Amino acid sequence: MELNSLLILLEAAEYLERRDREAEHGYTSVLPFDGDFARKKTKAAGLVRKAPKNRSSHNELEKHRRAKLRLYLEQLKQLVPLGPDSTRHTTLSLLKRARMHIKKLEEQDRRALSVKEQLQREHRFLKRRLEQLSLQSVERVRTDSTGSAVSTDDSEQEVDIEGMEFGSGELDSVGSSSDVDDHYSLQSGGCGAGYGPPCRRPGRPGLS
DNA sequence: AGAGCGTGGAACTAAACG
DNA sequence: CGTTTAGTTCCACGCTCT
Repeated sequence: MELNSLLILLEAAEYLERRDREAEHGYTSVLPFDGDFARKKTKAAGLVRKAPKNRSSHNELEKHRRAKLRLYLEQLKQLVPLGPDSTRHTTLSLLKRARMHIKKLEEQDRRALSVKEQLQREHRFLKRRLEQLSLQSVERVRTDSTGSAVSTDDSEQEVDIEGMEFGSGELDSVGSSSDVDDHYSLQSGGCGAGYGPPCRRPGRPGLS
């Protein structure tokens, strides 16, 4: 419900701003909300509606309506983070803050989504890499057990997962197009991002 | 200056009616 | 089923209060 309320109030804020602008230019606002067309149609048809029977009931209804508006504004105030100057805020300033807050939340949402996709690509790539290394390891054990001499060269057996220095040939052997995408994302997105591989170009000794 | 209130009038809605 | 009617909602304006 919260986002919907904010959106409705955002509309209200835009309306108030528009009305202020128009007032500066010396003309009043058009009807802001739904039913414009129906109202014009009814008016064109010459239909005249009667006012409420008595004034007091109309006043009561209007009071109730304003009380509801105040309540919604109070609820909005709880939702929108107010700055240190929150001791004095007008309705208009509150609505403006709400609009800024909504835009900020939308931006945060976009960024979080982007990070999520990046992490998913990274996860897929690392998973495939792990499977690949496991297969290589099994293969090596098999050849070692059939052969007479067992290699004790630690540097060959060591798996540099931490460094993630993969040659381009290794990635090509993995296959699918999404693998390539994952690899690119790791190279571009991972650099300086606090995770992923270091920013070194694998398999290109000529470049420093 | 901004909020709140009373008020009039337009527009909307749903029920009653012919 | 189209029209009428009563009640409700929305908006603008002027006024008072803080």
